[in-house]
Amino acid sequence: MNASRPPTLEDVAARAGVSRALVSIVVRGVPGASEPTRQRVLEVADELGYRPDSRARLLAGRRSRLLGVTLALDHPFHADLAEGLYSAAERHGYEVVLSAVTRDRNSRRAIDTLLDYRCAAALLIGPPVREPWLSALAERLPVIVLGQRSRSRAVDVIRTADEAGMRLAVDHLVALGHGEIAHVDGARGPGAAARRGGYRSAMRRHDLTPRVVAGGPAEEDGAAAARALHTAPPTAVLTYNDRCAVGLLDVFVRSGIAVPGTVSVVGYDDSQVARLPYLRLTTVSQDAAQLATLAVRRAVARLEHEPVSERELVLTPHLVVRGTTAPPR
Amino acid sequence: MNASRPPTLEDVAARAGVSRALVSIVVRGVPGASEPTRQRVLEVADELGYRPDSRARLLAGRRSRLLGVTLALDHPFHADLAEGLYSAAERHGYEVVLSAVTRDRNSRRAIDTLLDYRCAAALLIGPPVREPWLSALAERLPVIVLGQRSRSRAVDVIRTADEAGMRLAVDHLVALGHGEIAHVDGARGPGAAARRGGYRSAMRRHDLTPRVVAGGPAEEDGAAAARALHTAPPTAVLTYNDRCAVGLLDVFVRSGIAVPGTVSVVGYDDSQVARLPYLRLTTVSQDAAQLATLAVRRAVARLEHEPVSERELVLTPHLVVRGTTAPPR
DNA sequence: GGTCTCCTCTAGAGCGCTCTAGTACCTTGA
DNA sequence: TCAAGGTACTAGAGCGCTCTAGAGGAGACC
Repeated sequence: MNASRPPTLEDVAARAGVSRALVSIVVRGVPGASEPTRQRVLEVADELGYRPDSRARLLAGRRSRLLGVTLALDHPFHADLAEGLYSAAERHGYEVVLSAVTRDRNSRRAIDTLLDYRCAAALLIGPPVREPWLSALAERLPVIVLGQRSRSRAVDVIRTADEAGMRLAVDHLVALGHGEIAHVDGARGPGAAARRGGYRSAMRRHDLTPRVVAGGPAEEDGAAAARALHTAPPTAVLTYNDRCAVGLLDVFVRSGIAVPGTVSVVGYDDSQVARLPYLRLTTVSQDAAQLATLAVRRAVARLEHEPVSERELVLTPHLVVRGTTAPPR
Repeated sequence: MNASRPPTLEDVAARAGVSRALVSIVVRGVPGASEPTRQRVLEVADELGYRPDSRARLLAGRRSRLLGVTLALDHPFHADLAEGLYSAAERHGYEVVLSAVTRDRNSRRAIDTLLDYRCAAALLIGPPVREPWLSALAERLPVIVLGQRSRSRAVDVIRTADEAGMRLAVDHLVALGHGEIAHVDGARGPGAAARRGGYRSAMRRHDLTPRVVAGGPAEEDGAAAARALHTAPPTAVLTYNDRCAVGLLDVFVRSGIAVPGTVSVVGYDDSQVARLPYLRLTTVSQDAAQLATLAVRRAVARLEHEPVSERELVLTPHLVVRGTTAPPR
């Protein structure tokens, strides 16, 4: 603990016998230095173990090169998105700072922290914030909402088409021969209404009767729905998301309802749990990496005042068929 | 997007008719301003919507008041710890910055980012780093390792007694009447060796024969272990952690092995999954909030050069009995 | 009246960087 | 010979804070 203070630009400059400005030019990798000098400065920097001070860099720069991200720590799909954001940001030469939304730290708190860092843009994965506040936020910096709709016309939205996703799932089940397909919905969760709607219209297109069961975003919601379905189970269930499917699956299996033997189950998100070898959940994939890439690209476009065609970018999801769906008995 | 630039100390000072320094004193809440002035400055600050610039604050301050935290995004127990760290840090007047460890962003990368922010201290929840590097790190700033042992004598460690935890679990099962108790271990995972050792010695103390099955930190490791145990299942299984237990449980239930009817299962961590109503996993609780509080307190103690008695703080875990354990048939 | 102390407030020097404006030097070409 | 146009580099002014040193008054005490 505490050696002498870390080396600064000044130290490198002194040792290399050049000006501070030149070192700055070299370490940023911008043109303006001759090759031999560049080499020498880099060598000295390395020798001293120089690392630029982010605080100073952020403070001095005109543009901040910092992307602020809010996320819920306990949601696997958020983790996937965040992971994608890190790599995408790096490719564009931006940094990422995370701000977690927890039980006693709401979205506004999380966003305020990001503002205090004077982030260049805010990417919101975390729970949605109220409308008037969101639009006010968008007046201060570019805001990108990820993976969910937003009422605000002032923010960019990168998401997948929930309706299309549900249609894919219904079509798949119908193709397998299912007729009684229930949907465990996401209550007021992000995207829940759209998925419910997508499910209903897909069912109608096949002349089937929709059956919506109250659910939610977590495992226990799926479990509760499974218990509700127990007396008269359909032949297939579509859940709001993977976590919900996991809870449902567990209760089904425990109560002797075989999956996919008796009931087929389809999740949503293709989060890491869905891929687990013992679960092998058929699910609708949102392609987190792609969403993340587009979100960063959009943020950068806004920051660099490039023209942007559509405020909302809607990706087409695709179905990943694994082991929880089969023809009905 | 982009209104005029956010108000600064200068703006508040000008409007309130005082010096920049005084405003700084007021917004930091340190003594040195009269009550009437304090009120007025606060009013003006509020009116202008002033929020201190973290970058500048961090740069200018002698002490950095920033705690850097590394964590793996996909581990529920890490999320619990991080949540606790946020609140504990706030209570001590410190800020927290998260740096995620992902597949293509290893611990060193994550820590480097923290260093670039000139964090005052580093709290490591994320995967462990190699020894020589860790000790080198500890020469630069206080390092606190959370929830796992460390070979380095230069860092502080806040963790729970893994041996004691395993003993609690074994004692509980023995008290219920179990004799054949297997352990699905954590391979090379953090704390795995200690838990294995604790399990072995607890078994010996009861004159029982240990049976260790190869496992790991994730659900699929538990699932694999369950398949390995299938031919000759014991009456009870202790897993390395909750995620591992979840995988094991799932495979057991699917293959008709009733839990806790035929086999009792005990997890480790008491992470949020263990508490899910449909799982109700009996588990060894590590009390994330308490670990987090102690970690922050320790970091603060190091930063303020308070005397510290023990380099390593080992909490006693306790058993949370839920629904996955019962007397053997 | 003088001086000591306490309280409130201010001036101004950094913190480590980025970036604009400009200097010095080297080629070219008329 | 000198202007024009590069390229390589430097000086120095910020960015928005914190913090030290010290100024200016009011009161207390002798």
